[in-house]
Amino acid sequence: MPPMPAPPDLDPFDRAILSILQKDNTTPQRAIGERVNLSAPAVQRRIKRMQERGVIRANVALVDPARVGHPITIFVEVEVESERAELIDAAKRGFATVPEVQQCYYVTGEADFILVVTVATMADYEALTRRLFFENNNVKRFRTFVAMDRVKVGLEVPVGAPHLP
Amino acid sequence: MPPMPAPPDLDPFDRAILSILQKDNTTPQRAIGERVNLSAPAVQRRIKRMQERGVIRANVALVDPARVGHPITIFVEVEVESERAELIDAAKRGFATVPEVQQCYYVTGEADFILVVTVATMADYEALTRRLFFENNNVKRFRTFVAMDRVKVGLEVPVGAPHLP
DNA sequence: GGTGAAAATACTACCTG
DNA sequence: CAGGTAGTATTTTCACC
Repeated sequence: MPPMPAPPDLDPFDRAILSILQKDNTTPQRAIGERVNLSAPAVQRRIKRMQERGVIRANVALVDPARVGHPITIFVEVEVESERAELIDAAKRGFATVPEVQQCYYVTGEADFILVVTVATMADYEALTRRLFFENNNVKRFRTFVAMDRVKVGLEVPVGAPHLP
Repeated sequence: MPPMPAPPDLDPFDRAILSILQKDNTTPQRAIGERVNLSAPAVQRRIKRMQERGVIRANVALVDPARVGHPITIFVEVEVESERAELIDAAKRGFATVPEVQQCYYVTGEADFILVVTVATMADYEALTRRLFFENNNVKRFRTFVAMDRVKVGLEVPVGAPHLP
């Protein structure tokens, strides 16, 4: 089980900064400071703290898959034969190392894994399913959902207000 | 149908730059230049061009949902009653405006939509399903998959080599 | 957390192949 | 037309209050 650190308490300043950075992390600290009523160095210190605490996981450029030769996005629901720990772990490692697999989640429910895959052509996807599923004895069944429209691709996490369960 | 611009041809330099920026877009242009054997301004020009062409969609900070009070990630498969265009569009708008809905895709296959949702508690999810699905007459059925492990959350698109179908 | 100065970085011409 | 060079403008970062 991964360590689950107590959620660092973020005050309204932190949340405001996060919501800006999630949209555009090239926003100058001075500009952020003006919007949240803080000096640039104060903003800087808060950002550094959130990075150290793991609130901010990474700073990245988001690339449009369609414009780099991967126009097709596919969701795949995978069901396995056995849920034995070693087999599950092996499957996790297997999926995680495939570049075409953008996201992979281990889930409860009627499936065991959900993958998000991007490929250039359906032929590539077909080849991928061979490698990933047909050659894997532990895969019982998989279902394919081809994305026709990316209605919302935002990765922003709502930071509006803390939730007290 | 959204305009589908011809994929801008990216040379190996562009691809190398992209693969760096997808991991860390705070990397100084000088450092990028050293790694790809280009001067900093050359790198800068290429980045700007890729931004203008939409290859780079955005520059963002990735926030760990668990650390901002949304420890639960859920995939939802939604099936609708009618696929009439207005109803589908209404559903798209409805889903897209909900902050808890991180991602929403309109897909082919045994479901019509796939949503990725983050919430603080299962009670919040339950409340969300009420608002989103039970109050919507056009939703026939939905299936819930709760993420137990985020095996891979990377959003990097493979830019290794162009694919010629 | 604010203020100021210093360092690093990004940006803009301008020139070259 | 794309890249390199050099100078300028911003931005980040650090010491101090």
